[in-house]
Amino acid sequence: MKALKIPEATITRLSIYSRFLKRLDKKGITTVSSGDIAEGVGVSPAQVRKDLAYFGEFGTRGVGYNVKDLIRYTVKILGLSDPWSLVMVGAGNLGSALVTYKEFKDRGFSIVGVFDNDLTKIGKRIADMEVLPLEELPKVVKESNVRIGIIAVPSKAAQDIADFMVKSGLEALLNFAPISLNVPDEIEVRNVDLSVKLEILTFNLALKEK
Amino acid sequence: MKALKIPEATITRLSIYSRFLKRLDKKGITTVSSGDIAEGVGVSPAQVRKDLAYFGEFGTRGVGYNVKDLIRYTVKILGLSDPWSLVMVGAGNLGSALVTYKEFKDRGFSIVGVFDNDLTKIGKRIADMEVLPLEELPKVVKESNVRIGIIAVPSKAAQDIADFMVKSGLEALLNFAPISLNVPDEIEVRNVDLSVKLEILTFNLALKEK
DNA sequence: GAAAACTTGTCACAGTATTCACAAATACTC
DNA sequence: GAGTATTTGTGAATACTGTGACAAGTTTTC
Repeated sequence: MKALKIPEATITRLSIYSRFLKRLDKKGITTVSSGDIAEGVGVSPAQVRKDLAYFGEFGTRGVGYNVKDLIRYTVKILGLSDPWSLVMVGAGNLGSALVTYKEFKDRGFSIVGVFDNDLTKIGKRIADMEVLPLEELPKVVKESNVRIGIIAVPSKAAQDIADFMVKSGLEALLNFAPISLNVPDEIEVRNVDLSVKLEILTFNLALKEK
Repeated sequence: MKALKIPEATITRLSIYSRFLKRLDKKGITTVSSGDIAEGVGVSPAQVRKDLAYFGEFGTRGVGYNVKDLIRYTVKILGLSDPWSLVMVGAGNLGSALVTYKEFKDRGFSIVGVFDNDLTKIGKRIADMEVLPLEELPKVVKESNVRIGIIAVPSKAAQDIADFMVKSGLEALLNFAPISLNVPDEIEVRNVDLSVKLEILTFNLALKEK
């Protein structure tokens, strides 16, 4: 793996390629070209090749890529060769839905604890797990070697929760609250903003009116 | 509004600025500088000014921006001055969570129908609404003048559902299924991929190991 | 009311990301 | 086995995005 700085857009696409390839594999397809991938995920063939080229030469000229091999490579690159344990903070509708979200499981993510500080939610059962009080978080993080936490709490609580999660030993946060979190530099944070894409649609529809 | 091509990243940030400003307004703050916004959402001040500059001159030199005015402008730009009616297809965990997602409501989105073709889900109640069979979709789209639909069904079903939604008269789709949809050019589609950001985190954590 | 302190809007520049185009390698055809 | 058709990997060209720097305008200070 080269020391080059990899564009985040490349990682994003790699994740998408990887899952597309798994679907091809499930269909029994063994070989694929950059053009096939490109068409399947909606980018250009050159883009696919360039993205892969950051990490090595995985194809054969005149032939294409071996699907199973390329899955292995993309999974390895994305750090998904071994399964990850996650914790979920927030046992509301969104948190609950994410805990049972099958795609996470398919990609090797396993949620090992659900936490909330709302007394009405603590003790509730979600997918075979009991919702625990937030105070239990540090213990679970330590015991299960959890490095990544998901935040699915209301915006107002998100910053405090994030602070506590960092203090609990988590190294990376996936934040579903629509606010920008303040965390130490060494903590990785990515936001999933459920409204943004919707507002891109309304922007475009409004533009069409003209 | 100029005829210039606006980067989608600008629209994305505009949506984020707009919601950040609403929080400032709620706190009673009346004036804000590009630097304040920048700090609040995690971008550079020049970026904020440039993004706004695509659409006009909203600030006062030496002073900054009036919060209420800027909210109005951003909301207008994003096409959110009037409320939007949406339909949700997919009444599983994710679909149900999104139907009750408060942030959508806050931004003027109102879900007027939830549909599914799974008999075990039809008839179920979600947020005061009865889950309807998919066949009812065209009627609701027409009667409520719905232009945007949300897809929260399993990947396997997503393409067929999307086809049906287009045929039902919808003009824009927000797709939560992790696959790339094939739709006519005139239909706007945006994907919300819940796994991608998680895999960016694992990529970065895996990189740190080195 | 002149000077100092801010802050926007914008143009030029720097930096990134994407596309193009083609040599290199492989497979298929007859 | 020579010729044709594929398809990758990649350097160069292009397009796009973000940053820096500063003039222009506003407010505050003394």
